[in-house]
Amino acid sequence: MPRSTEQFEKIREQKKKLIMETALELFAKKGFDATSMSQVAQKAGISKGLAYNYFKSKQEILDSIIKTGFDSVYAHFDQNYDGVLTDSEFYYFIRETFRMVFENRIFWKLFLSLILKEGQAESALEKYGKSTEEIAFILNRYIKSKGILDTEECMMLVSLMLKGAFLVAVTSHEVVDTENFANMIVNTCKNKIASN
Amino acid sequence: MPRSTEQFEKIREQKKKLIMETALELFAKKGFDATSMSQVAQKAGISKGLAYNYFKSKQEILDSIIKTGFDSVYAHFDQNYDGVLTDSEFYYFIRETFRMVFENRIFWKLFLSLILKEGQAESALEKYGKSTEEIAFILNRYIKSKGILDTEECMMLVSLMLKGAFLVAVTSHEVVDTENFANMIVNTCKNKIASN
Amino acid sequence: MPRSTEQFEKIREQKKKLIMETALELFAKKGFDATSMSQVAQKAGISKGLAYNYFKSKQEILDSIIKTGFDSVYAHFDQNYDGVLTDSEFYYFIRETFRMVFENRIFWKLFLSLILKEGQAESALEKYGKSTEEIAFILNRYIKSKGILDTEECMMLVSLMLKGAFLVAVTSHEVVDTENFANMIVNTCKNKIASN
Amino acid sequence: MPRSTEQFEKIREQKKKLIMETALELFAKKGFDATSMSQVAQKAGISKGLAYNYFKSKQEILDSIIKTGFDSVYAHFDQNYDGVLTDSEFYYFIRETFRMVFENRIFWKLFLSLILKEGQAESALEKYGKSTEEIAFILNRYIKSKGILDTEECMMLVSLMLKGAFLVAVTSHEVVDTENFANMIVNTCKNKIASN
DNA sequence: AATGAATGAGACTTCATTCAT
DNA sequence: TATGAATGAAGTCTCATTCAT
Repeated sequence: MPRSTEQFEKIREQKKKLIMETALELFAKKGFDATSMSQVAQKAGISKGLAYNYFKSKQEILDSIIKTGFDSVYAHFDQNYDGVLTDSEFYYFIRETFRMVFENRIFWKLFLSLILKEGQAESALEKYGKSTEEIAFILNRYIKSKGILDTEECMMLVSLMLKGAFLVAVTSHEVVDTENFANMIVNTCKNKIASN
Repeated sequence: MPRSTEQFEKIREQKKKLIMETALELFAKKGFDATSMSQVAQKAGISKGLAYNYFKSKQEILDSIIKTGFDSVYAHFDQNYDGVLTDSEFYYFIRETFRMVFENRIFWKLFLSLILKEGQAESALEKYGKSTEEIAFILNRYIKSKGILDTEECMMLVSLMLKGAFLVAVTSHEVVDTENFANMIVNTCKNKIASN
Repeated sequence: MPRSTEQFEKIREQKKKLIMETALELFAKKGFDATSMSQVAQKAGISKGLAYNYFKSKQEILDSIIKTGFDSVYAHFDQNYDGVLTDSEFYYFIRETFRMVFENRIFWKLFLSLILKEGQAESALEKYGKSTEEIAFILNRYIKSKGILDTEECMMLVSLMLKGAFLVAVTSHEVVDTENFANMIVNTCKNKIASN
Repeated sequence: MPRSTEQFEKIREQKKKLIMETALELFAKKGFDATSMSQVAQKAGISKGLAYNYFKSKQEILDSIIKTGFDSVYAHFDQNYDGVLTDSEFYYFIRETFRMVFENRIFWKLFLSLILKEGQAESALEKYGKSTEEIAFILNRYIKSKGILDTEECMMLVSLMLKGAFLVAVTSHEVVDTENFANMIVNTCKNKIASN
């Protein structure tokens, strides 16, 4: 009696997940090129051959990791931010964005290393661009709704801080106080509004 | 007529420089692990053997690149900022720091990719820490001399912006307007001072 | 209601046949070594495991194909050609031989590829030799009964033509006019007889 | 003091030749797919790595073998057969063609095994077609010049015999009497002429 | 009878490094 | 100083075969 289709499906999903998570960890730690499939297989406790049963190539594992990672990012943005943002909504958005990045810092670390490599993450880069634009869009709307005069400068200022925080997140080996970062950004906006 | 010792020495220096510059370009573009010695040698127009005549290993080329890169950074900081900074000195310092980073963005790109790799750039990381501290120190002194109350926050704010600008520098494929970034940082400080 | 033993037996036979036919097609098209068990199983619409339920190994599938193929060839020769051949019997024999080869060209294609490989088809080769001898024997008897003087040469001539036709059969991608080939052989014999 | 360019060139040529000859032997004996690069390297007395210093891939070795093989075939046909062929010229041509095939029977064996594999020797097949046409052309001209009435049949007859001889050449493990084959072909033509 | 997950040996290939010249 | 032939370890990937279900 063979296993049922669902049973096989379940096994496949679990194994794929295991492989991807193991690979993500190693890719992020040692770099994609410096990580061998043997290492991935060994750490995952499976044979090399099995990994290739689930993924066509090492590159495909990477692609799957990136895709899955961004799908969860998109899920985060899918919440409705269409209308005018109240202050608390904006603060919430900033905080949540930070939380999301810091919680998945391993993923973002890998992602950054790919961006630095030419020709590796073109499609990923594109997706990254979209996320960035999304954030910028929300930021822009909030700033305008607050009647801040120097929109351009305020945008760039906040945007730089966000990027700086991102860099700290993926770079730092220590625990990072996200609340603190988020508060600072929010405060900066408040000050801008006040000094208007 | 045999060349003099100095001439030989000069040739050696030039060749080493050629190899390091070529390697830097490739390492930064494709990543250290994804770049082969053959590629470096070919792009430099020399034989693989010769490269090993000048450097013991691929890793040593990388180390030399990092060392040389940081030496020039230190040279930049060696100027005397010991006393109290005037406004214009501070602005000059910020601008120069930006300029230095943006002019050597290839180096910094490589450097960032190494930082992301565990066990690759421990010594480099240490040096990087020193630079960061140096900047932080100067910043700190300036802020205090200006009598800004919330030193901590102001420090972190500026520091995040600097890191954000750094990330943009090594990430962006386009030309970046350094003046703009520098002005923004400086303005932010001014505002802080004003709102005191 | 459980199936009867005969029904099971019938299913087994059908599955074995399916596997062998699928394998024959792939082995002939891509070569034995370049065909994987996965490909065979997939094309046959069964699982890899099932194929191993019916055959001990990939090699055994090949052996079975060859054996079955030759069994049908022998069946062809089993008709009684013991006595003196009349002209029409001889012509019929030649035509039937051609038909048999051309109808099973896929099998013969595979077979030829095995002959070219050392150590692969020793036993098969032996069988092949037997078939060849069988044909030669019949040919010989006919030629002698016709009183052709240069038996040797006539034998070789017809034999070469047969082989040439065989090569065309397994090599050509187009449909081949067997009648034409057969007629030519027969005519050549006639001419030989006439020119005697 | 490095070796001169010519010295390197010579080494390269010799090694390439060694690898190609070793590979030809093994490919022909065991089949391309059943021959591993390790086997080639071992038999050639070099390391696997070196083989890849000279050829980009296993396939490229095969391609080079085929190209080189056909170049020598073309050289053979390059002799001028443009005008009307005398009898002795025709006989010479047939004999030489046979000799060429039998002398390079290992090559032709490999070549035949490739033809049997789909998608392997498309370009080679094309070249093969050209050679065949060349022979057919010369044959045709000779037959016509002799005033043989049934050109078509005569062509096909001789052509089948040539193919049969080819098959014997690549298939047989024993020494083959080329003279004999050639004479038979020539005689067949003579008979045709006589019976006109 | 039937499935496909799982293995492990071995295939092709790359590359840092050494070495004779 | 300079070359590139040569090596061998290691990497990516494939596949015949086994096995739990």
